[in-house]
Amino acid sequence: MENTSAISKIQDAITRNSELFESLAQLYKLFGDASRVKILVALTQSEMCVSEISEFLSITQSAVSHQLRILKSSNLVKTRRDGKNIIYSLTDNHVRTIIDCGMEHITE
Amino acid sequence: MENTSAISKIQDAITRNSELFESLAQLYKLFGDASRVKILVALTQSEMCVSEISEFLSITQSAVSHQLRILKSSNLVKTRRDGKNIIYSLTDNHVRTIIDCGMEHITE
DNA sequence: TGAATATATGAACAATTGCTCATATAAGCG
DNA sequence: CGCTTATATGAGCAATTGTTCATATATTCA
Repeated sequence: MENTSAISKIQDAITRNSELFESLAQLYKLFGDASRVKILVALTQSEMCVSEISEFLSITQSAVSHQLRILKSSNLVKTRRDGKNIIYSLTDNHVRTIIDCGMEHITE
Repeated sequence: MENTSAISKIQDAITRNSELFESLAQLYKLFGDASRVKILVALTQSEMCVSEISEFLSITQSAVSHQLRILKSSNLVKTRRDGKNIIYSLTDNHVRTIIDCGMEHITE
């Protein structure tokens, strides 16, 4: 029986290339900051514009913008414009899944 | 119907406390470094002593030890002694799950 | 068009991080 | 017991990071 789980893909790759781990680490690094994780969690509830996120989480608008830029350039969030506002939302459901995974560990 | 998923727990908590997000970020931070992620992935294959990890991943013994200390104090890995060797292994299956989650995202 | 609002961005700075190098601790073995 | 092997750890350092403050850009609306 062939094993095609993601974990076995890693195990194959472990001896071959190191780039994969860089990417993996890079991904987790995005969740490894309280501000960013809060933003991501907020966006699991609903799309939000920058000022909403900023108020909701009590983080400076500037700090939020800086973090959103990182999240966007990493393709974790996407944007659309609505008048004066830029509405941010999660790019896909992976973010939810990953946060869920982490929460399972924390709230064990 | 009551929603008891981990994600909804977060959504409840989001307005209440901030500590949860610190813990969550702290957890992800552990996976957010290539050396540590490599070590963790290696340990999903089998338990290993320090020098094995060091050779296998081509990371200095000292660097490995430093990282293992972090992983151990965060309860992601545990140890037992076997003669001169200290054998490291994953504390539980959460690590596998979390890595798997991340890999799903990377290898989409 | 000009004022107001929303967002982005650059520079600067403090804090954190992960490594290396040197050395300490600890177990096995002759 | 001394020597060797395995692991841990502290100091120091360079690199990265996240914030703040000031300011730039962009859109709406009177």
